[in-house]
Amino acid sequence: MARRSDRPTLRTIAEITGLAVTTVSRALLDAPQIALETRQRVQRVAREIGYQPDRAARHLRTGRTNVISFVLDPHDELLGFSTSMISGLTRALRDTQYHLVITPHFAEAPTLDPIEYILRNRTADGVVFSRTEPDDPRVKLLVENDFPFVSHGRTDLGIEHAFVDYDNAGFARMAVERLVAKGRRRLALILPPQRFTFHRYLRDGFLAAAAENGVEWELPAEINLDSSAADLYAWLGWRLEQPAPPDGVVCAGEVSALSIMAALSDRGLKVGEDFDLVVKQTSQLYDEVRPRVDAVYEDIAEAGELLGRLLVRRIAGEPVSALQHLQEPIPRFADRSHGTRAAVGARQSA
Amino acid sequence: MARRSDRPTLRTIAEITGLAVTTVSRALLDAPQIALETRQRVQRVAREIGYQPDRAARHLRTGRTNVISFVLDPHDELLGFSTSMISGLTRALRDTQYHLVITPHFAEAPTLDPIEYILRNRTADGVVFSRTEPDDPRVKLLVENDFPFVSHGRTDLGIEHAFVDYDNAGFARMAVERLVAKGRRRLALILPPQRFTFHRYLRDGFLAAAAENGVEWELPAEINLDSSAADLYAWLGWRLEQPAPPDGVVCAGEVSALSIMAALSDRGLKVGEDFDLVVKQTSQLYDEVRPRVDAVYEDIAEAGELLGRLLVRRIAGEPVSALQHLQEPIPRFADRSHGTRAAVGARQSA
DNA sequence: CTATATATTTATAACGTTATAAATCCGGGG
DNA sequence: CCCCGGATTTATAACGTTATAAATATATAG
Repeated sequence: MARRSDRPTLRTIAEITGLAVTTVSRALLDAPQIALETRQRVQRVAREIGYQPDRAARHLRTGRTNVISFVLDPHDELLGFSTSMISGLTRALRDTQYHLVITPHFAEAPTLDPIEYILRNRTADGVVFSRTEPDDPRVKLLVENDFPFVSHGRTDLGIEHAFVDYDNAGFARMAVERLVAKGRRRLALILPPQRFTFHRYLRDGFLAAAAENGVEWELPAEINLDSSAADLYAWLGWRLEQPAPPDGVVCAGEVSALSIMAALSDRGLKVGEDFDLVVKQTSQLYDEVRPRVDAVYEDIAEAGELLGRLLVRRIAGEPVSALQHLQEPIPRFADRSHGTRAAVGARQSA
Repeated sequence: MARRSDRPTLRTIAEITGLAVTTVSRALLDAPQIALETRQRVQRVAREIGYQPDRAARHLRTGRTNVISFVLDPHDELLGFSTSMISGLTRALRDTQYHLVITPHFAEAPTLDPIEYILRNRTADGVVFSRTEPDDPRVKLLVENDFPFVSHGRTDLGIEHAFVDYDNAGFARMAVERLVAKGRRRLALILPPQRFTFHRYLRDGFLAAAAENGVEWELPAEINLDSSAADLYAWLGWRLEQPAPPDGVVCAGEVSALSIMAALSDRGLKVGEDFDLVVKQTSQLYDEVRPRVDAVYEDIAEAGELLGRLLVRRIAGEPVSALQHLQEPIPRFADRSHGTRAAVGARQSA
């Protein structure tokens, strides 16, 4: 069926209407130089025969791909981080001319490769990526090439660029205050690897809140959010046998927090009685985890949607200063009832 | 930088070598009519100046997109199902000419829309999709259009087509035998919605094994794997108050199983003592869940990789009868030690 | 009714690639 | 020295689109 030959093109419409191909093209683009009556007639015919412009031909002619690329980091794999992101991006792009293409990479750390590939082959009109670093080389390269992008996370480069970020300092502060309110007196913070920007925001928020509240704290150097489950498990076991062990943990990763809970459970310690935990929640998972755990929500799908919307506006030429958004932490503390999925604000930046 | 004008094209190479554009094109395609010496020279120059063929121009000329599309179902969101799939697909395609493009949809049930879109706009050379139904209209449409695809899941259509599926009947049998070995005598199976093909395989495997082992069983009609956490939680609570409640559950969904565990925990019932559960595990999550739960592993990333490889071979013209693969269930029972991530067979079909 | 401005339509060319058919080169037989 | 055939290279056209410039139709002023 539907062989190449019977797909309608501009030429098909031109033959039907008796107009020139050029006229048809401009009529479909709603060019004001074409008579209104002609435009309407052409558009009607196009609709009737199911005409769809050929993306490849358009790209070849205009240099625009109408594609937005999301650089997928394999570390985002577990728990649907990137799926939520993709779902948000898709929502943002569904009523635009843009397609979403996933460009994955496989390196341990973020790498320039996928960005270089996109720049060299011009496979997209704009890029979104995550796991941003303070001195991120991807940001530098893209800015140098004047290529539109929005990063998930901020940088320290002194270059202004479009971003969507989560208020990790606010999250850390909120978490500390919650633990203090529960009577915890020595708090540990499990950080992401140091190279990521959100390491610093988490740490600063945590340290400031700990100081304000006059509690002891520690920043374990042996482990981080990318550590293996076994390492996290072993660390807490070891730490609980040392002098002055923590009685509360702030953990910005769902899966890491499960390892913490497993270690507590295997030693007979009870969350909510002997120990407390505040986790950064990015899925609905923790609604079902027992014992219940205090959580603060980060809406990844919303982040994806914002990233998509801001990128479209960036491509359209808006200045980057108008394209920066910080997401608010949303507390979901465990004293709320089962199944409460509080209205997760659909805050707007537009 | 790198403006349109300074991207090398065939013309650039033609100017450098003094050959005609046509000759350069054929030399890069290694056509035997071009002198070996010429081919090598052209290929060397191409490498030196970093020539990359323009995908849009190729597509326009040849009709081939060099794109494979994965139809993303929003129901696969949680727990990285689709991310694992994407990661496997990417691995399969990374050394081929194909790009991976995600085509998402938002309907409740699988829908024809994304497939129709791909067929109409010829945005891909082949398609992969999941959540296959016994009478799947997508399979029909694609076969009618003679368009290459591989489904994740089988059909009952009597049309032979390429697929990758998981042996859900084997999973159910394995799960029942495990529960019986633990002394359970009344088993419940939580099924996916009836419209999916794997509903039947799970049910048949479960019923056969239950009959062979002479245990009682039930197939709750009120809930399924797509039910909300609250509904699953409420169902088990209700069921435990009725006469002859189940003492073992087989659950083919990780998140659903968490709701089951939450309901047990909230009533003081202990997994491993009063009750047992076998879950189908598709992530590393259950390694960290406490109490430990018996699991049988399904390797989604491997499924993605197989889907990609089979689709490439399908596009190349191999008959569908050679492009069918059934994945084996891999037991991961809870008596193994913490952190054991048993060698997950990298079985091959090729 | 002509000249001129304005509205509308059209021809031409080009984006980068490759299929087809035609042209050129070269060595050897007559 | 000419011609033939195989090896090698090249010109031409086309895929579907749109920017540019040119052409035509229509309206308005004089």
